[in-house]
Amino acid sequence: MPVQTNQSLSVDCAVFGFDGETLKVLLIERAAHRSLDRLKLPGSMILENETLPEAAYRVLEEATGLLKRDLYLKQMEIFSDPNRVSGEELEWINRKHGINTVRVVTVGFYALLKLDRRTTDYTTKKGAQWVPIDAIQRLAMDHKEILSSALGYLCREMQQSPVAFELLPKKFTIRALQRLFEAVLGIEIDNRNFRKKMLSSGFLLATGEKEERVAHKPAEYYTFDRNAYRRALKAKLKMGFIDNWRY
Amino acid sequence: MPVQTNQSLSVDCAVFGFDGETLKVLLIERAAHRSLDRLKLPGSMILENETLPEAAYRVLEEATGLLKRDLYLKQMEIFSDPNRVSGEELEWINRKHGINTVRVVTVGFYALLKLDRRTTDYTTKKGAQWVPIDAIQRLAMDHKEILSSALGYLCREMQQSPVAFELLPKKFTIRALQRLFEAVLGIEIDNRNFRKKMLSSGFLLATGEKEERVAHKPAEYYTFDRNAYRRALKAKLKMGFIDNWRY
DNA sequence: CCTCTTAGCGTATAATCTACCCTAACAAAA
DNA sequence: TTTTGTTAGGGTAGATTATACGCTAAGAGG
Repeated sequence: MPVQTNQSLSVDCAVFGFDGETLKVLLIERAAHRSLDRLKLPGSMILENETLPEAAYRVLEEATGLLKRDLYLKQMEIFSDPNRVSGEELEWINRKHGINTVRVVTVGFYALLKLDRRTTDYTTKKGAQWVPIDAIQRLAMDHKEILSSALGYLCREMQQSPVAFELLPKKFTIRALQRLFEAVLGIEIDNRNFRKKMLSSGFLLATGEKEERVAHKPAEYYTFDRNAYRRALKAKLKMGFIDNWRY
Repeated sequence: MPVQTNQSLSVDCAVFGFDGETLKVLLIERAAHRSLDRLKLPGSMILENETLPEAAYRVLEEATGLLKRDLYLKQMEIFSDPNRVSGEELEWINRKHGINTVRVVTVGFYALLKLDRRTTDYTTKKGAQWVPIDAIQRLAMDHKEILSSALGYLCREMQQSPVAFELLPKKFTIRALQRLFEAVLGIEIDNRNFRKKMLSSGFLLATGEKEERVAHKPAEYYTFDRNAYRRALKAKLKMGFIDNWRY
């Protein structure tokens, strides 16, 4: 079997957003082409002189209008099945780009962003849509598989590092944070213990501002203290695979 | 900037082994070529009709004689800098494979295996060598960077999942396990608490066999109970980023 | 038989988790 | 104005777990 040099590399991004209630994913609509599925993840072929993360950021800026600094982007795994894109799908790609590739290997990324009015307006203007994670049926090519993989990554990351804050506005209530955990992990959490744990972490800064016009005791807004987190990271390693570990 | 289709994909593997004292990495010696560094990680171009993991397993079998079932292999990150291989290095690759590629993107893998007599004999016969992690100076291309990345992955994995057992013989003493943690993480651990923690995890099975001809009280040999671990995994999720979590 | 070394049991204390108690503060309904 | 529904957020008892460290056991070698 000869070495392969006539292949293409692409990036595909699973972009997550949280609206306070449900986790949503950004999907792109492509022009109908025979029997091919219309919804797909945002993605692109890699260009000359471009690294993979650069390609992913380019795709994301195109789809959301957001720049690197407003996005949390992480490489996950590679999908390299020689037949992951073939037949009509391969045709579609070759026609779209005016190339003649025989194989497309793609690198999956997942991205987190703060869903706000400006971003949703931008994406809908672009013909993209924010779809609740549970409402997603079929996607183009193997994008459903890529999305599943990304969801798994997100779950694991949320339990290991403070990526939750990438999905929340700068200022958020502890309840919003809790709702996010409950939505992503699919569990119920006791609000009093959740509060205690989050506050005791030392990564939340009280802003002094409170909710207004809510039909209950107004909650205080907090921000994530990124510096405190970084400092704490340096100070400890953890052994997680059998519960807790200190040394 | 046009879409790129004349590039190559390769895999490079950081293979770790533990001899009871130090962590070692498998390095390949390549024929001298001008000023290029001689030592490199085992790797290969991807072939037609081959997925990336398949390519990595092929490389590993070639280098160690071990089959898939005796290896722990995991994809880590991708190195896609357009100039990561250029000049003399690119020349070397094109000549070696009889191709004419302009860019090589590589996928880093890391592998763990049980270092025994048979494996070390095989690798040395192949012109490869097991080098202590601290003794590694310069490597070909960006392989030093790939190796550093792999080491980071290993450290994190060891704290999150029981990959340590992939580096130990089937039967091992608790002391050996402790030495491995100490070597990889670079810390000192109290042996009594370490023992308690490991045993209380329920993943260690006593074999009844003991050390012989050692100049101290002989230790019992244990095995890793993979099934118990899998069962436990299903039963719990964890929230690790602020210490411990239950819900 | 003394020494050196590691195995492995046990225990006290500190820290943390969990499951709840409670009241406070607001809007909207009555 | 009072009642009702809702979430905020302080607190505490009891279980669980981590940590530090004392101690004896069991071998080899001098």
